[in-house]
Amino acid sequence: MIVESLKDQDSETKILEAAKTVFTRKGMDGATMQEIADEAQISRTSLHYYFRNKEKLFEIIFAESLDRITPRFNKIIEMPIPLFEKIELFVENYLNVLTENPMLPGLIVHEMSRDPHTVFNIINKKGIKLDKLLVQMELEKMGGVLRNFPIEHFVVNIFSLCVFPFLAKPLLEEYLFDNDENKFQQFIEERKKVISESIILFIKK
Amino acid sequence: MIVESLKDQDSETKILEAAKTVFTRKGMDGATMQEIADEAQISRTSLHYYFRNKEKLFEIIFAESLDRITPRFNKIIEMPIPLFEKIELFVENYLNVLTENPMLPGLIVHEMSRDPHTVFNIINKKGIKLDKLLVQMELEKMGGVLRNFPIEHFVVNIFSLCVFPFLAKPLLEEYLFDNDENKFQQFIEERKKVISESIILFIKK
DNA sequence: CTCTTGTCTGACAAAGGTGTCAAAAATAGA
DNA sequence: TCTATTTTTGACACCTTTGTCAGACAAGAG
Repeated sequence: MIVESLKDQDSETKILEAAKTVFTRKGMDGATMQEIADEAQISRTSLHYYFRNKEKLFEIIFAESLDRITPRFNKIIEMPIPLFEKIELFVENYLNVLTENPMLPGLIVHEMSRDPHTVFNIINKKGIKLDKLLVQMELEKMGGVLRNFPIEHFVVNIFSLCVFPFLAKPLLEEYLFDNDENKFQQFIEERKKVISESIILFIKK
Repeated sequence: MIVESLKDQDSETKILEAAKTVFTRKGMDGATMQEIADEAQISRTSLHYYFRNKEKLFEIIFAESLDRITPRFNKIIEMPIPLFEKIELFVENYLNVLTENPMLPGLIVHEMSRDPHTVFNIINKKGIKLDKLLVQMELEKMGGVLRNFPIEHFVVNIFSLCVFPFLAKPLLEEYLFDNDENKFQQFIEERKKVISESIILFIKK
């Protein structure tokens, strides 16, 4: 109790890592507590000792994953820099986060079709604040830097171009990159410029 | 036996429709045979009579869904028309297909993370033939109509922009469209122009 | 050493899902 | 009508998974 024993910490984080691995690999339905326990190298009963049941565990993993993404973006959005720079920064950061968590989009998409409400709840608490970005865009439209494009499409385009490759990753690796993980990574690296470029072309006058 | 009785047809197609509904709603893992049987308004045992087991049923649904998509595209790709027109036609058709099968992308993405091999097999049999499109693009690059852009990114961009909104549909409806299905549909309609425009901007000289 | 506290486990019961079978029900053909 | 075939079903056995519980085990405090 005094030491808040190391093994505690160890087991708990081991479990969280294992759970993240298994959930992203199999989804909430496909994953079993046994598999998570094996991955964490503890008994299934221990798993239940730390996390009462599968749903709770899943929610924790899911919320934690989102937490890792959004704060960075809100920072970028609030920076006092020109929109085009902001877009470049945003895209680069987003692709970096996704590279570190390549399975996350799939997890979100799947969970969203299984139970959208959970996802909304978490996003409401932790989501990206687009409002400020939109205000800036309206201003720059007035200022004559931007053409009068539809903002919803702008937002959807950015997310589409960034996220989709990770959702289709196995497909791309099979059909475009000879199953070479490095080529995929190279592709994402190139993409940082490609996306900014494409988006800026789309909105500038 | 002679008539290949109507009820046969009925039950079988009822099952296929029900299975498609349930699989797209719950994924292969989340779906149960009972749920499919209920949806088709027959007993679970009858379900097994028509389709030996869940895997078989799923594979059929999955292959059939892909079949509905790809032939159209191969036709468009082979049409003897300029690339820009081809892109517009492709995008419009793709968004139409997706509107008719809005859950399909989610199903494919999920199944791909569960078992990529199945997906590859089906795509190999029924997939889109991009080769001819790529040849045409090289030609038009030579011809000076197109700038020297990276073709992989072009392909990924088109698919990203078309498919992603359907993957994120619940999210978009919640946060952009006040949960109004019509607004989403309106958005997709606008998108036909937006995507072609954005893509053409990206590749033309 | 003994007690307490926190960690872990094996064994169990309960629930849910799958697939099979024999037999009932429906249908077509004679 | 009677028979043969197809379709449908209820009942069953089996397996997997979940979640609980009592008790074992380790470690620090007295």
